[in-house]
Amino acid sequence: MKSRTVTPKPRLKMADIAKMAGVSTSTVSRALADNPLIPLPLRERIVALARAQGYVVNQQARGLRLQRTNTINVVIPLGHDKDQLISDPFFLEMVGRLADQITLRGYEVLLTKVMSPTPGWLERIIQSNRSDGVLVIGQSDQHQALNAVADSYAPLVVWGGDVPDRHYCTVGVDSVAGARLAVEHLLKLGRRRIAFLGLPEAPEVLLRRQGYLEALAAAGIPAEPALTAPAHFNAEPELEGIHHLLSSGVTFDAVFAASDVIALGAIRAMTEAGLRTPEDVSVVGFDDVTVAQYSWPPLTTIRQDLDRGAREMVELLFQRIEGKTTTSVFMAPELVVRQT
Amino acid sequence: MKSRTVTPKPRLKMADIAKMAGVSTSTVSRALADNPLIPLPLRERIVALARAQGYVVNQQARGLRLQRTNTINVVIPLGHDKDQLISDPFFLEMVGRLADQITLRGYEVLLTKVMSPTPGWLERIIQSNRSDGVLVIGQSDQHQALNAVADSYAPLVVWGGDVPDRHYCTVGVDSVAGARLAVEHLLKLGRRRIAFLGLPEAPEVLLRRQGYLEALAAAGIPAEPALTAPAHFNAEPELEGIHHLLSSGVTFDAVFAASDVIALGAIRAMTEAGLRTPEDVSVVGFDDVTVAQYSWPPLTTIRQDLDRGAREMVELLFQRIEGKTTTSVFMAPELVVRQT
DNA sequence: TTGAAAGCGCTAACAC
DNA sequence: GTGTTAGCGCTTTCAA
Repeated sequence: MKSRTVTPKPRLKMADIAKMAGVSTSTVSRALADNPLIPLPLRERIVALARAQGYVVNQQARGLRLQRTNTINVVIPLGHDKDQLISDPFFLEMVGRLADQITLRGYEVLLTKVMSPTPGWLERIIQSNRSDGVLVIGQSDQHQALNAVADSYAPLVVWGGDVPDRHYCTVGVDSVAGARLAVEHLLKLGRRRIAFLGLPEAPEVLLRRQGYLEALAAAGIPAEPALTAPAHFNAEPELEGIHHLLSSGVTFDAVFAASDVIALGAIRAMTEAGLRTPEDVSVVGFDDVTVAQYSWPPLTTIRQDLDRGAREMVELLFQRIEGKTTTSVFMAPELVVRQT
Repeated sequence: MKSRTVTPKPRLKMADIAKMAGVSTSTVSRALADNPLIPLPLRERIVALARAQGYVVNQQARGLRLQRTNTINVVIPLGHDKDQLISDPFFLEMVGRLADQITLRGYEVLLTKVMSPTPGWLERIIQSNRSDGVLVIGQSDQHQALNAVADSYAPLVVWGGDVPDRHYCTVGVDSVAGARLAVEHLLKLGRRRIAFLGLPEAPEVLLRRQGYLEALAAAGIPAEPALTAPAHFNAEPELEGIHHLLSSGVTFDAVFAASDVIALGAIRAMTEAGLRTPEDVSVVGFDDVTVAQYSWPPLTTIRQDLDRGAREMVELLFQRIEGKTTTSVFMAPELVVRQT
């Protein structure tokens, strides 16, 4: 369909409404802000007029004057995994929940994807004055960058792991404990040669690997370096990890993957290679993304409570915006046993 | 961890940089904009100084002056389905792809969820001056609202169906054709009693039902009202559609669902009721969401090319921002035969 | 080549 | 109660 010609409406400004109402802009401004200084009848008349005319306060001007934006910036740094799209299910589910929570509080959501973090990327986001607070989803490999701003910028909350020497407020799941849960489950199943799949550039992955090693040590099983293979967070072309493992000739009877997406990719690759899950190889993922429960076989995984996580992040952020001191939150992970 | 006390950095303004450089703000402004009026050495000196000081132009002030925001507003109206979260996979995947495309063009993404559209919701979004253009994902039941602004506001593109009397520029998939594809596939499978699942308040669903009826008519099969059951877009508690069908005693040997999420929910409900897919009941969904290929059995569905859809939407939007006239795009749907 | 000054649209301190 | 006015931080016209 050819779109018809558009005749733009002139943008009304407060002065226009003031003129129509026969008052000054201050009065309109106060009336629209429900300021009791303006007598109720007049206030109502002005509000009605503004409504009728379709007038809405210019947020840009208002923001400049008030030095606030009514906006929260949700940032996804993709440093560790250059071509990972926002399309990754974990990030997307997190974004959705954060957006729900932020909207609930009457704030707007600014969504920023940082493709290849260049030095100062976070400072630039903060200094650009586009938001009243920043929520970062995942530390990626940007721990230093986060620390760098944490001491001078309060309204910042990060989703991630409890890495040492962390100056910023964090919400996350205890990755080490989660990984131990996963590996202990595999050990209980009688598995002994357990592979770890994950690219250890993101701190979360490192922590999960640490939990993996701890669980093995606790069971008296020596860790075998050949059983750890790198895997990017996204599944499709980056199945090098599992392929590498498969072609290396190393034998293994279980896989603990640093994320569900990696786990799902691994299952697919193994199936193609003639290995059955869970008969030949047991698999445990991490995240409990929506796909995990619909996949076949339904994926056994470590659940991160994203609903609660999003609520906590937003709650902490608003506390910090108000100048309060906050305490980081690490939630207990939960093993969800399904069929892999 | 207790977060340490934060000592906020004073926010630098352009005047500060100007003072340090010993020039006026005009010069700094021009230098940072790479204006050739400023001799290169001076320009470089100022840019370097700004970098070193971590100065970034205040976008709020810049926007007010320039009357632009460098931001695209991605809007999700949830009129037809009050409690549908942004968490719905289809919306989320669309948001991710749109964000990717918008970011690629150097614009910011403002994400707005409209919970219960009140009259004038879209006008308010537009008039608030927070973005240079609006992308609406799905018509929901807001066709009239979209039409209402389309004649006076150009930079608007909607993802949705080709409904009659549509004034706004749209990108979408030919829902009628897609539905026909789905039903023809089921007919080819020998199915004759095909149920339709979907809440016909959104135009897309209506179109899909229309295609369903057309395909049945073409095959000389009378449509049976009892075989159409309402279903919300989200799966979990809203399985009334399939449950209603199951408890009504109507017999059916196939289901065409208006979305993958509905299809997945239906399969689950039927499995619980002792009906096997695809042995007893064949199922075809719509969307080809990521879960569809991981689910078990892998879902046969009508594919919407979201990657291309997102690219088209953003491309058309930027053309409209530049004042060009655009033509709506409806892509050919594709039947993806998997195992249901 | 550079700077002074106006103004984007709004809010609020201050004056009446 | 209401209006006048200053100013948020920036860009750009105009003048030098």
